[in-house]
Amino acid sequence: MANLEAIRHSASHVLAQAVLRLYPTAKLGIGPAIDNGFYYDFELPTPLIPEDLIKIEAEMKSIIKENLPLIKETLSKQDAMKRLQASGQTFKQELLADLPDSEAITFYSQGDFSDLCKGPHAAYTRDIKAFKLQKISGAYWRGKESNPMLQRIYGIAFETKDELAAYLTLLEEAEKRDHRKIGKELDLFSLQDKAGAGLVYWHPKGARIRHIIESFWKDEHFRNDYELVNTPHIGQSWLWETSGHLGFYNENMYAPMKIDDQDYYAKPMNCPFHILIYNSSLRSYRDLPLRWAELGTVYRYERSGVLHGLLRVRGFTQDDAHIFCTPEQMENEIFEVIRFSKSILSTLGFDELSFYLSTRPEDSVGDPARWEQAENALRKALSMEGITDYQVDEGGGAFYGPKIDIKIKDALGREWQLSTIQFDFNEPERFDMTYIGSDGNKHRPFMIHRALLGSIERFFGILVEHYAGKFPFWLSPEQFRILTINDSEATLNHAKSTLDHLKCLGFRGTLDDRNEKLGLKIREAQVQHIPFALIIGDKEAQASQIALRKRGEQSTTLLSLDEVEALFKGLQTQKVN
RNA sequence: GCCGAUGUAGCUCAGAUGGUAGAGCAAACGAUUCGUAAUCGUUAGGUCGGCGGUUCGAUUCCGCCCAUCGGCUCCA
Repeated sequence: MANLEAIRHSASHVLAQAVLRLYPTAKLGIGPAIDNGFYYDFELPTPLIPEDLIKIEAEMKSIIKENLPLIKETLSKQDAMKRLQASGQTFKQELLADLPDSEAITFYSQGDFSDLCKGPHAAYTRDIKAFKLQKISGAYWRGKESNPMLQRIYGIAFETKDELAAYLTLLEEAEKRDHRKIGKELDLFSLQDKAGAGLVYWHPKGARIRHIIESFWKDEHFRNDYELVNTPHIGQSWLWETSGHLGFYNENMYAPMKIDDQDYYAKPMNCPFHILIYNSSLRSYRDLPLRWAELGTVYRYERSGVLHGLLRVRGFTQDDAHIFCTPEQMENEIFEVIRFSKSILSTLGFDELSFYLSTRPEDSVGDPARWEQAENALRKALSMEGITDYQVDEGGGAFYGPKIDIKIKDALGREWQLSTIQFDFNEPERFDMTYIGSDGNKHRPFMIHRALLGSIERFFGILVEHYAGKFPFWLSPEQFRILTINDSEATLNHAKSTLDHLKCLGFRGTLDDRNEKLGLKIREAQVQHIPFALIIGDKEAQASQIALRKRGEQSTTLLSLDEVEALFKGLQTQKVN
């Protein structure tokens, strides 16, 4: 694999060489290997257009054909600087200036191209056997908005042509599953461009799925000893001053609205409201832990350029909960959240999870001893759950507390972060939260924020892509559709009574008794990914049977209504496909 | 917000170097009664994203705005 990384890195050098050949005045930024490929940043006299990639790619191919050796040179910092000054590579000079004086500086060159780089690289350009330039984008020099924007060219590279082809197939598959596309095709949701960017409209079928997920979510919370709370969408400014959001989260909050001469803010988070409920009465250690969950809709300002379908929006519903507990309880609380999260995610179709622990950053608030206690609780809970292969991001926690994030892998092997379990040492202080301990004194409770799905909108987008719109039976907005073959009285009667029966049992379905050919009706049911087509004609009516055709299958099975009912009930309770 | 691209019928898309636009699917209506992924016909449907400018005339050229797409940055 290190080899592959070297190949990708070398591909980026070849890209830079090709660009310099075509645009001799180009200035080079950075050009690393990344997942699946590489990129290189350039400052160019003109903007690149997609057709330019074809030319650049052709130039790269000829460089590869020349089979130039990639040669490593070691220079002193002074000599390196001289070389970069000679070539006029100002960005590279900046990079070099930041390197320690004592360090030996390495350059890699192939042919007439030479680049400041720590390597390693492939031996010859011919080692780059399978690559493709993908796209052009803007990228700030060193990722800073105050810096000039460079033009970034992305490419993908693999060891073999087959692997490259497989990756391209994966990209195609991802495109087919794009939740924005499927959302339109299945009429699940929309974003109304004239009514505001990043605001989601759930259509009946999408809203139905959402309802199923939310009902399941609520039931499971009650079963797991949570209580539900509901809180307002707006709150007065003192709340956000007290919580600190107006200080550190201001950029993400919308301007206030005036009500009776008071400033009210749309909530970007639910926590201050839950804290108000906590503070509404005196709490004893006997009351703890308190676990309060809410599907709370929040509004956050996101810059226009980052909005993306359901995955990045401006108004969304968090499946939020806050746990208030004593120091003795927190370990078990964390453990329970992890267990609960695993169970919810698994039922919703995600079994491959990975765990990430983030610890105290340099700038943090709260008692260091509490941080340590909390971090230990997180580690212990993970090991109690038998999770040993989690990754640790030292210093990667929020300023107010350490956390565990859980990522899932979808059907295409892509990772998404869903659950997050986060300590908060900031807000309990700021709101002066207390409970009376067994010693009769006031103590500060531990506060844990947690979301299992993250946001309902984002989760739904991921779910659509995971299932490619073919939702399992229990989640399908339309679980079955009865298709009539003709409009004889016997057929229609049998179809209608079947529909009534199944609907009475709580199953979701419709009757397609249009005067259309069966082939068309089947096609439409398939295109809509309806789990079962129940086909009824005179033969079925006479025998009191139903020809059941499962989604994606060509064959049908003749069943009695009782048998269909049993099948459906089984799928519904087991929550499987 | 920034870089680049895009915005034509409900959907997917075509089109004119400035003279107000089409196709397929969907829709409505009619015919067809047809057993496992698309029956046929007719009709209707568009201030060509919005506003302003240039022009005799703008969907086409220019400017601004909005939205979308790919990234940067950021995050649920």
